[in-house]
Amino acid sequence: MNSNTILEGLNPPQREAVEFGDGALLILAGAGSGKTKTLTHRIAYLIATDKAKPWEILAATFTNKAAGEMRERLATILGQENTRGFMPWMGTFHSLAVRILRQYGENIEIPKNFVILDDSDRLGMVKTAMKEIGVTEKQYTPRSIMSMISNAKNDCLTPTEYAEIAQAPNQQVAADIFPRYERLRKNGKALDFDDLLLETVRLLKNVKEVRDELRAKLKYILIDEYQDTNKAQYQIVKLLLNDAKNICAVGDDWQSIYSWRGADFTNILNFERDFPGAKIIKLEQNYRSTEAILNAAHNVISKNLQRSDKKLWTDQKGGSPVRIVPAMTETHEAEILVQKIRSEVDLRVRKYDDFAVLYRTNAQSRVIEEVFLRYGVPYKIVGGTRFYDRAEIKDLLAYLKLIYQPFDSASFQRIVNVPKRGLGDTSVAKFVAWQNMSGMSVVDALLNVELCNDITPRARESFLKLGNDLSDIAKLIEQLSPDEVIEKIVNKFDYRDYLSDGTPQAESRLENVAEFIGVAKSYADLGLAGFLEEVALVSSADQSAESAVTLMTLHAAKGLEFPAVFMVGMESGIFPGAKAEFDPAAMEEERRLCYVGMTRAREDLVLTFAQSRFLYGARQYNLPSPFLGDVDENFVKDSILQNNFYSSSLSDSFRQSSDQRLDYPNKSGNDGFGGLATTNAEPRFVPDDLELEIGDKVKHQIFGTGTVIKIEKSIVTVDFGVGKLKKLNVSFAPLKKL
DNA sequence: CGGTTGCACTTTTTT
DNA sequence: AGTGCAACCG
Repeated sequence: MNSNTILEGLNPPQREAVEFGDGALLILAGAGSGKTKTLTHRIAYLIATDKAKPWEILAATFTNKAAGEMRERLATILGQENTRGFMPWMGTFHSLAVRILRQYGENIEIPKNFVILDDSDRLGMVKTAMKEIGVTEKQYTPRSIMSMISNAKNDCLTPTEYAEIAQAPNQQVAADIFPRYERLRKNGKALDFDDLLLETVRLLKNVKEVRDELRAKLKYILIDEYQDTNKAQYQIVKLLLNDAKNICAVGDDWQSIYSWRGADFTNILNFERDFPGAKIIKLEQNYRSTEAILNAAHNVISKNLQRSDKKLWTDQKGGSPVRIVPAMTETHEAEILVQKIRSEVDLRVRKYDDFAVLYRTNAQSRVIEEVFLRYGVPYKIVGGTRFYDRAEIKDLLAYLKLIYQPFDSASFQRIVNVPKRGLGDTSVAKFVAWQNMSGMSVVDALLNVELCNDITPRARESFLKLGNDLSDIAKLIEQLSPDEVIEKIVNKFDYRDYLSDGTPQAESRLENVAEFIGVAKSYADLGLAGFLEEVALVSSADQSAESAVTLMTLHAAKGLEFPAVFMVGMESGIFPGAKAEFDPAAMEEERRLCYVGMTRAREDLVLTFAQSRFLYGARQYNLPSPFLGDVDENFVKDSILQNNFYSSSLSDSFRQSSDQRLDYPNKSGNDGFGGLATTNAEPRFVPDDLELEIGDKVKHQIFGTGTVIKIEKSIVTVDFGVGKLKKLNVSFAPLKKL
């Protein structure tokens, strides 16, 4: 590949960044300014000009998805096979850390086959530790303690160091729990997400040979989303850099939205201090959004005081104005989306996958899903209750982890009585205490349970059987692929029988198990260790091929773009969240989040809010988000609404908005918000009096023709062929009997 | 020991 | 609304 070809199609600052030679380089890249492109081309350029071999380059990204995307683009540019061996080292800091620790961790007493704790494992350990010192969950929520411990770890503090600086009462409690949590974790030969980074720092700091080996190997280090790196990540970078200091960081402080997780965007503002003589290049031309969208987004972010100064500009003058649309209720809000999406899809102006719906919290997705399902709008959810969070998958994973790492007590406690084997809290507590004293692994302790007094003969028998079953499978893991191991587990423990409990959910659980085995199969080449790592670190890779609207949180949307974007729930207390109300720094972060959301849109941006919303079991009346008022009314369609935003009393606000509701759809005419918008929470489709039976052929507007395979009251399950099962409500779904 | 019932609380955001 | 947890009973 010719290095000049790599420079084609880059604007002057992008090109400068790509061609920049050795030393420290900071690229301040505004939203949509071709950040990934620049980074990828720079890597390609380094390779093409022979500055470095692929394996001498390390690129840290924020998500695995971003790494995958870069890998793909790089392969295209270089015209090489997208094979693992050829590619530079690309991945999240966490996955890079896992790799380093698996290879070199034994130098600092980290077992090669450590397991990675997920959130609920961590929470469980915090709860156990809280019980030990007699702190109730009423006094302090386990979650808040966990986040304090997590923050301490992200600041690279040991339990002792944290105890020294702990001031407030809650910090002192956390300081008391911290070492206990650590003990539990270490007993299980486990690392949590924060440890992955922290232990990597410790390894690189303390083991000179490893540090030197990696420094000699890695000639160029590139970091994406630099504004979202935390202290530990920053230290890893510093420790990996050799004397040439070939670091290239890309970031945008305006898009820093992870400070709650320890990210520190001031590192971007301090780059010059950290790397004296660093070159700074700004990318300010936006290639993504129209001028109207960019201006509106700029209005919002401008209210922040803590930010670098830059001005994004675009060639795409004009564009359709940003819309601010009021809704009566959360259901009505979703129906507005349906109306707009449907009409544009029907007119072939857009496809379903041109749309994204962004919300502040995952809980908001449910109503939207319900309404989309009702009206037959196909959608896919990114994130949310993830596949790997489902109970049946977590059970199987726990078995898998325990077999892989026989010390993994957290996993053991999850599955010890799943399926039921007559082992209750009392017996398990006794066993765990004894196992801890004995120093044996969980599995060894199970096999030697007869040495443990104080356990009833019946329970003892049960423990022994479990131990035998587990070690039977453990003997096979060398020869079997991950999916075969799971299959063995499922069979040995009659797990399918356990799931078939006669409840309506049983079927989907069994499907999930099948899917899990399928996923494992696709990772067969990674082996069990690789598979477990993938599962622990990868967010749900939802790759449904069919065209569908994307639903996700604002956080999950970072780095993505869509022709049309809806931001829903633009209400005070939702977005910005209630917790930001009296916290200026948090408010600035919410504002950045709003900016991130708005700048995902290429052509159309619609902001919606509801007069009332059902939340936490009660109907709430929220004021429109202050961010809506920040948008200059010149950039907004129907800006007349703005005058009503800050009505003094809630009832006032409600009444005025009711008037708007009557007014609005007509005024909008046929621009996509008519019709449905006048309906309230009630669905409009009149049930067709479909008399369906199992086996009937039906036709659905979106999904096509299918066969009814199950009927529960008004919910029918229809098989639309090749495994496309859909649950539909006959009362609402546009179904026709054939 | 295990299942059931009733109560309380939840909500940021994610590797 | 749904879930998770504690207390109670069979």
